[in-house]
Amino acid sequence: MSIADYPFAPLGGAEDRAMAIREQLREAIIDRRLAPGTKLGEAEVGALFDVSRTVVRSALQMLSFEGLVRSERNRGSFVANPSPEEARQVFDSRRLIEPALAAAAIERIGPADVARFRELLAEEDRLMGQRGTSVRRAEIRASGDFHLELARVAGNAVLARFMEELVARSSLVIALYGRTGASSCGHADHGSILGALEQRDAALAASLLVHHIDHIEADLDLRPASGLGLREALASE
Amino acid sequence: MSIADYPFAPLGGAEDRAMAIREQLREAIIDRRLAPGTKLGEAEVGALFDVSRTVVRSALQMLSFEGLVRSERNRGSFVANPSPEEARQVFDSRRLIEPALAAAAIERIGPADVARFRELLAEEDRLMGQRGTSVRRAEIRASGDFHLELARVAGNAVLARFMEELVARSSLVIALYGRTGASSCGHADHGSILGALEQRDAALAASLLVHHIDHIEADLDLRPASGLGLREALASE
DNA sequence: ACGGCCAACTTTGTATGCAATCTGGTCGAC
DNA sequence: GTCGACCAGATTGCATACAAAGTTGGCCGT
Repeated sequence: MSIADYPFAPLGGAEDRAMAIREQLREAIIDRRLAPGTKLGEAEVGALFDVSRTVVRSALQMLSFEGLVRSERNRGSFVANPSPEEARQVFDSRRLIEPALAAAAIERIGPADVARFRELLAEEDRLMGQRGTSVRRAEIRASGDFHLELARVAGNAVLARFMEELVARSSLVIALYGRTGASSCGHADHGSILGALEQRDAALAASLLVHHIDHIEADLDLRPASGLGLREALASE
Repeated sequence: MSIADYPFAPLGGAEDRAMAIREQLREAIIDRRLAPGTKLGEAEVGALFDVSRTVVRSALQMLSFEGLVRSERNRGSFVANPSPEEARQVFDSRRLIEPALAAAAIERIGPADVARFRELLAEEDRLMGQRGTSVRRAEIRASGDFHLELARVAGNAVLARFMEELVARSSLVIALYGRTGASSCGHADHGSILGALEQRDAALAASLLVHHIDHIEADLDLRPASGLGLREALASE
């Protein structure tokens, strides 16, 4: 897969171009349009978006900080290729943070928030009814959005930013190690989690969230990957 | 206070200059040599380190991602000026993450780790015996190092990176809102926390950590700051 | 005298050029 | 025939030049 396959919008108003490119690349990565290991050459990306390498470097640096891109000095940037160990750490972190977010969200959730959650669920439902790879991508993103909304409602901007990173990296991990396309298996979970939030049952919400994350992780094949160096080498081009 | 006051080392080997500058600025900020609100002009910083603005921009962008620097488009970068609300969120996040780190660390801690912890404690002791502002700075950093070591021992690189950010931002918050110089008040806490880790008592370690963080936060004056805009204006130059 | 406007200066945003480093291939020696 | 060194191409790292936005101070009009 080449980044040239990505049909990007013309960057309309483009307030901050580096940020816009970061967003585009980010979505491409978590939507799995850009495979892990894909090289992101500064010149190539710059040509695609019609900006100089300066701007591209800025965007790539941001993505590198988020863990979505791995940069090697004098070699270039590549879509990250998280190891099974990294994957475990990401999910461990989520199991730690998300129940706390739920507890905080329960203190603050209002009707408007519930409505937004329901919109997200409806979108997930709509996508689940369809078939096709692009639909599947949108579905994965919508699933992540549910967790991001949870972080937003919880009202802790610091944790929300962490969650943004964790959700993005989760998508990458699922792309790499997902056994089935069953990332959607957790959809029903989202509904029950929202229910727990509405009932202000923090313990239940926390329990459901942990199980939800367990489910997602259980669908992964995190075995050390036989020829690790080899596999990585093969995957990187 | 001007950044020109900072006596930086000549950047010896300088593998990655942007990273080196980031590190220098970072230490200057958490050591409170750079006051919150201080403007970090690209040209000025570049002249100090004898590099082009390109490199400085890269360093500032990293710091901006860490929350230590606030960048405004077409206006410049400033040492961050966290609001009381942000401060609370930082400490809330630490209260969430650190007990979990302690639990994980207990599973992995070994003699070498204990030795390292003891070194850090000894360093804190040594610094606490002295007087002077530069000593106080070193002491604050040493105190942070204890928590970073905890994150390292816990073995979760994702959470360790989060903690690095949280500790750094905590230093900034203490600089802004600290009532006494009593950030050291928690020193004894570190000793007992290490004791709990050695005894493999996760519940005790978690409890001690939470109280420790409570202590630090309790020493802050997080009232909304009377003339907010004015204060900010005064602090920014 | 006060308020708004304009112009010069300052600072940041972006593009481009050059040097350094790495990659891959080819040629030569053993 | 294989291994090693060297060379050409490509790519990144950094510096500089130019463009755009913002800020400051003074000037003019009311």
